[in-house]
Amino acid sequence: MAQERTAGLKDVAKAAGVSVTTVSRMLNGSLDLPALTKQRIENAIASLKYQPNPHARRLSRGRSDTIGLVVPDIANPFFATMVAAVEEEANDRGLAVSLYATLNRTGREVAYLRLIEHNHVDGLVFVTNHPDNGDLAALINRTGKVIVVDEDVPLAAVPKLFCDNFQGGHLAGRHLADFGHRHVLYVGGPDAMISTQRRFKGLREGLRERFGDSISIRRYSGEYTIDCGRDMARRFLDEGMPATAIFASSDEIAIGMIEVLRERGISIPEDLSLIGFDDVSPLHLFAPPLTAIRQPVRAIGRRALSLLLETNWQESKSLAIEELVPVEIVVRNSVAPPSTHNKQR
Amino acid sequence: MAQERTAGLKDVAKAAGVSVTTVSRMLNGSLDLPALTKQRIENAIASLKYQPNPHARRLSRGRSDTIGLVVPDIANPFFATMVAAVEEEANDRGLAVSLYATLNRTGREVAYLRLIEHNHVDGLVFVTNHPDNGDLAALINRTGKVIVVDEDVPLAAVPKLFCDNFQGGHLAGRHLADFGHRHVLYVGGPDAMISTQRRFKGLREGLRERFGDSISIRRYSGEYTIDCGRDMARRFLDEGMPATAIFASSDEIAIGMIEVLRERGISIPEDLSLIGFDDVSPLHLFAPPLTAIRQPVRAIGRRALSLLLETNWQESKSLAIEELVPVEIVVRNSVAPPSTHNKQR
DNA sequence: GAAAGTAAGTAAACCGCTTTACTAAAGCGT
DNA sequence: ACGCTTTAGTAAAGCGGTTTACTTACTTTC
Repeated sequence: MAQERTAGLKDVAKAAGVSVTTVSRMLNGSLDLPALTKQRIENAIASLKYQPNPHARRLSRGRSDTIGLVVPDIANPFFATMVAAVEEEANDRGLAVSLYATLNRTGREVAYLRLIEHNHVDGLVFVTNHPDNGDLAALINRTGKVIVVDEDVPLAAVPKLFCDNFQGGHLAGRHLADFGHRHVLYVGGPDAMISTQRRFKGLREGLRERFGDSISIRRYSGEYTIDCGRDMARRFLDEGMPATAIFASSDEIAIGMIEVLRERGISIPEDLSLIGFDDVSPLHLFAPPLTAIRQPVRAIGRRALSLLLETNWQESKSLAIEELVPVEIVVRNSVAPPSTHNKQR
Repeated sequence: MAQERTAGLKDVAKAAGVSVTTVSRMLNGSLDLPALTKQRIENAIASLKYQPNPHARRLSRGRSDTIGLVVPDIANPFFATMVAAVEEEANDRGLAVSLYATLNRTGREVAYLRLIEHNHVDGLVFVTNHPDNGDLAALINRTGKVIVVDEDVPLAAVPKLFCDNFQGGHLAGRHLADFGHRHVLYVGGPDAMISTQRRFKGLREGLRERFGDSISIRRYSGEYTIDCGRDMARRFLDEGMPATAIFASSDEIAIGMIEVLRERGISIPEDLSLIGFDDVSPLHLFAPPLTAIRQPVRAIGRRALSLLLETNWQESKSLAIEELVPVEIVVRNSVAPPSTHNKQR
C-alpha cells in the first residue's frame, strides 16, 4: 500500500541510457531504433513496470481516448443494453467510456455536451428522451462530434441512428390486421418524438393496407414509463375499452398496462390483444408471452460508436445522415382475433 | 464548428490584469482577494467563458475526480441498476464515472484494477462474479482504494459490501417451510462464491428451524445465467423432480428454469413451488408472479460509492470491514403447499 | 576526398493548471 | 521614524508526457 511513486518516462530513459524523447517516440512509433537499443528500452520498461500516465498523455496530445455516453436512465433495460454494447465496442477499440445519466434533465444534457469542448471526451453518443426546444440542437451543432441515437434532436446537424420506427409500426399494424383488428389503440410516448410519430404512421399504414379506411385508431400519448402505461390502461378502461387491440410503444408502457389490465381481470389475448415494442425485457415469460417488435439494441449501440469514430467531422456532407436499423416482429401469444363481447367505439 | 482554441487561465489572467497564480488560487479557494479584484477576475472568466482544462488539472493535482466502476455485464438488469445508482451518487458528488465491463474475464479485471495505479481513476467500485485464485486479491491489496461489492474476493483486505445473503436464504427457507416444503432444491451460482454459500446456509437454517433434521436439500451449482437455469431445470426433470420446491439463487436462474419447466408442462406453483433471488426483473408479471428475495440494489450501489469516499485508506483497521445490507422477501404467487403427486426424493 | 545522405538519436518547448516559496507595499504601534 | 504584520499578490518549478527542430557520427556517391 506504500505509494512508491510509479516509474515515469524519465526513469525508463535513465535505465536504458537514452533520452526521454527516444523512449516516447519509440512508444508512439515515430522512431524506429536498432534492435539493440529497442531491446534495452523494452527491458527497462518491463523491469520498471512502466505505464504511461494517462493524464499527462491526454494533456499533451489534447485528446482523451475516452468517449462519453449520455443516456436518460441506465437502469432502464433498453438503455442498459445499449450502454453495454457501446462499452464493448469502445473497449475493443481501446477507448474508455465515461457514463452520464441525464434523468431527462436538460441542464444535465447541456453540461455533458460541454464536456466535448474541453476535450474531456473525444466524442459523445447522445441519447435523449424528451422534446428539445432548439437549445440542445444549437449546442450540438456548436460542439460537434456527437452522434444522436434512438430519438431525434430535430435541428442537430450530426449523424443520427434510429431503429426503423415506421417499419416497426407497420409490422405491428399488419400483424394486428392479420388477426382482424380494425379498432386499435396506440399508446405512444411524447407526441413530439419521432419514435412515437413514426410508429404511429407505420401502424396506420399497416392497418390501412388491409382494411382501407374502415379502421379506427385511437391515440394516447404519454411517456415511455411503467407509470404512464398504468395510467393509459386506466384511461382505456374508463373510456370503455374503445379498441380490440393495443399497440404499446415500449416495454415499459406495455408492462404498466398489463399490470392494470390484469388487476381488472381483463385477459390477454382473449379479451384484448396487445403488442409491444423494444423487446428487451423478458416478455416471453409474461402471462401471456408478449408479442412485440424487437429493436436490435446491441447492434444500435455498436453502430453508434463506429459512426462516431468513422464520421469525417470536417465534411459537413457526411454529417446530416440518418441511418435506420431494421426491426423485426417477435410473435408470441398476446394477439388473437378480436373478442366479440368487446364493445367497440 | 471552428475550433477556436478555448480560453485558458493565461487569457483570463491577462484580461483581468493579474497573474495566472492569482486566478488559479482564487478558483481553488487558496487565496481570498479584495472584492474589486475578485470581480475583475470573475468578469474575465465570464466573458471568456473560461472553463478549466480537466486534463491539465488532473495532471497537476495528481487525481482525476473520476471513479471507476467495474462490473461483469452491464446489460444484466442487476448490474445495470447498480451502475445507475453508483453513477447517480457519483454525479451528486461531482465525480465522473468510467465504466468497465469485464464479461468475467480475469485479464480485464486485472487491467482495470491497474487503472488506479496511475491515477487514471481515484478509486474503484469492483464487482466480480467468479472465483478468484488469489491473484485478484493480491492486486487489490496492492492498489488499494477498491470497494468490493456483491460478491467476495476472499483475501482482499478492503471494505466489502454485500447483501445479507444468509438472511435472504433464511427468509426463503422459512417461507417454503411455512408452506410445508421439506424437500427443496437449491440452485446456486458457483460453489466458491459467498452468495451461493451463504444463501444455502440460510435456506437450510430456515427449513431446519421448522422441521429439524427431517428435511432434504439438494444442491445444484452452476452460474448466474439464464442458460444455467435452463440446464438445471432439465437436470431436475431428468432426475425425476426430487423436490417440491426450488430456491433459485438469481433472477436469471429462475428465468431459465421457468422457461424449461413451462415447456415441459410443469405448472408453478401447483406442481412445484419456486422462489427467486434479486427481484430486479419484472417478476410480478410472470406467469405466475414470482415470489423472490429482493436485494436493495440501488441502495447497495449508492452505499458502495459512499464507502469508497468515506473510507480512511490510511488506517488498515477501517479496511477489512464487511457491511451487510438487509434484504426482504416479496411474496407473490409462486409458492404453494407441496403437490401430492410429486415423487419426492 | 568533399558533398550529400542517412542513421540514431537528443534538447527544449509545450500542453494548461497547481502550488510552494517569496516579495512589495501598506498599515500600525510606540 | 523604525521594525513588525498584514495584505495582495507573483515567479517559477513542477505534473509527465509529446513533438518539433536539430545535432552528431557514419556511409555513400561521384
